[in-house]
Amino acid sequence: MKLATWNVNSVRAREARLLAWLAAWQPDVLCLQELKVVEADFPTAAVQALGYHAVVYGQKTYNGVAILSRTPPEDLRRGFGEDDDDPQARLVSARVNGVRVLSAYFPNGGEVGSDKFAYKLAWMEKLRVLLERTASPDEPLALCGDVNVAPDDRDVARPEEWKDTVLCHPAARAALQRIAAWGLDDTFRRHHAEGGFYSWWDYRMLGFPKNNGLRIDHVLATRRLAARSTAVEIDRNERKGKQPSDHVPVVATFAD
DNA sequence: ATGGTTGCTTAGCAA
Repeated sequence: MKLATWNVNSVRAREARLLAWLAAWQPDVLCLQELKVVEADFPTAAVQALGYHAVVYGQKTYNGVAILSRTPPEDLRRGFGEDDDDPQARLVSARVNGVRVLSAYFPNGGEVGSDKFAYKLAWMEKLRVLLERTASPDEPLALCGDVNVAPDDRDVARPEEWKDTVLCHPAARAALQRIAAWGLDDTFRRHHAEGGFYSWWDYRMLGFPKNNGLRIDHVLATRRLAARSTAVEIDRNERKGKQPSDHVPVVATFAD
């Protein structure tokens, strides 16, 4: 199974790239983030024409997440469930091919110390509790998405420049470690011990031309599922050319 | 080599 995640930064602006990428890579599952559209404006017919089902949890202007899959998704869940008080559409999940797949758009956090940063940390704790309450680390589960955290300095091209930002702050890293401690492995790290691989480059300040990137998009998998991963790639080429997203797809392949 | 934000909404925010 080929399982991918991609923050497209507006599915409306990225529709042509999305369709071309699907046709080229043909993943079994693609988790999307930052749709910036309500479900009615998602290009459902276009992805269906390429053979994909779509589970969409949309929102106007900001946020919005989806899961595309070749086989029918089951047990769809939008947001955090019954007592969800999160006004932002950042989490959707479905069972695909027997795997519980979550597409998550973690809050960015704005500035360290801001209300947005507090929301980010609280959101991450809420996700950890959701996993604890609704899933088991012994089942096949993949938490995919824009996590907005670079796990360690290998994931940052210029650690000194980024160390005090919301993407690298010790509190954000610790919150991600607590989620992982529930029972998730960073599948990319299983296959690449070295640094220098990034999934996001700021549009500003020549981020991509200078390769001033961070690895903040991840496929985290429960351990038995992670052990089945045979390769994890970051499609850096997707950042090139006209009108790229600021993020590129991460593609994990699992043995059957 | 790449490009000096981008997208949504329409002045300012979010990333």
